[in-house]
Amino acid sequence: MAKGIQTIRETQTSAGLAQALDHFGRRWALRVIWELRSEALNFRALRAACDGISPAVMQARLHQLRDLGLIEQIPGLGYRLTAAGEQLFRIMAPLAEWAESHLE
Amino acid sequence: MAKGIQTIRETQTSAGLAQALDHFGRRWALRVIWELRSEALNFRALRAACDGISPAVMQARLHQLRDLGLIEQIPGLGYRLTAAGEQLFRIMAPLAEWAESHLE
DNA sequence: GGCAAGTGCTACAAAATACGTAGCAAAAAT
DNA sequence: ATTTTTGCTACGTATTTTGTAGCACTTGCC
Repeated sequence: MAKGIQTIRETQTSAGLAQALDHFGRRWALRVIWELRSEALNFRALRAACDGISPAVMQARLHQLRDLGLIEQIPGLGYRLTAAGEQLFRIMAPLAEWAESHLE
Repeated sequence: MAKGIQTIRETQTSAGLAQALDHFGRRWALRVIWELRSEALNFRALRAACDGISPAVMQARLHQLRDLGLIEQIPGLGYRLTAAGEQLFRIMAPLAEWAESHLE
């Protein structure tokens, strides 16, 4: 049997990370976090910021992100990042810079 | 009209970032990058690493990531990260740490 | 009060995407 | 030469996303 590539991974990806990457690997998930970066937005404003994403999908993403504890809904205000959400944003900020320089 | 929330965003998300977030917001895209973090993997090994993702989807992701210049295919070796891909990985590594600590 | 506008959110059919399995042609290993 | 392994395609099914319409509720205003 060939060596090197085909051998079983010693360090396999943890379930937690796989789960996280699965959540973030859904459409608009990262974008929603990004759009809430500087200010709270209500449902319709958030939808507009995300290129008019379907309200059903927005609703689904908001639920998931809320379950993850990344965003919270403030009755008179709209949606905004929690402390954990802001921390995540700070982490993905360099990713934005990367995108700016590597994609036209 | 209410003020603050509903006003039009001063700084709107750039097209490049929107594009990048759209690419990464596809299933398995980030995961594939992650699995190639330390070593090259061939098609089948990469598929196995990604929980047995469908070959059609894997093929699609590989094409897209190759078009983005993040991975490259080496004939006898398999797929591996390009310099840009490794740079992206270095950026998303903290995100992995974050996921480990914030999700069970 | 009453009316208009804005709100979060749901419904639903159509399109796109992902899944799961089977299998093929070419290369590699034996 | 035969077996194994490889990258990859095909295809029917399930899931997700899209796009549009609209409902029930609150908010601002006269």
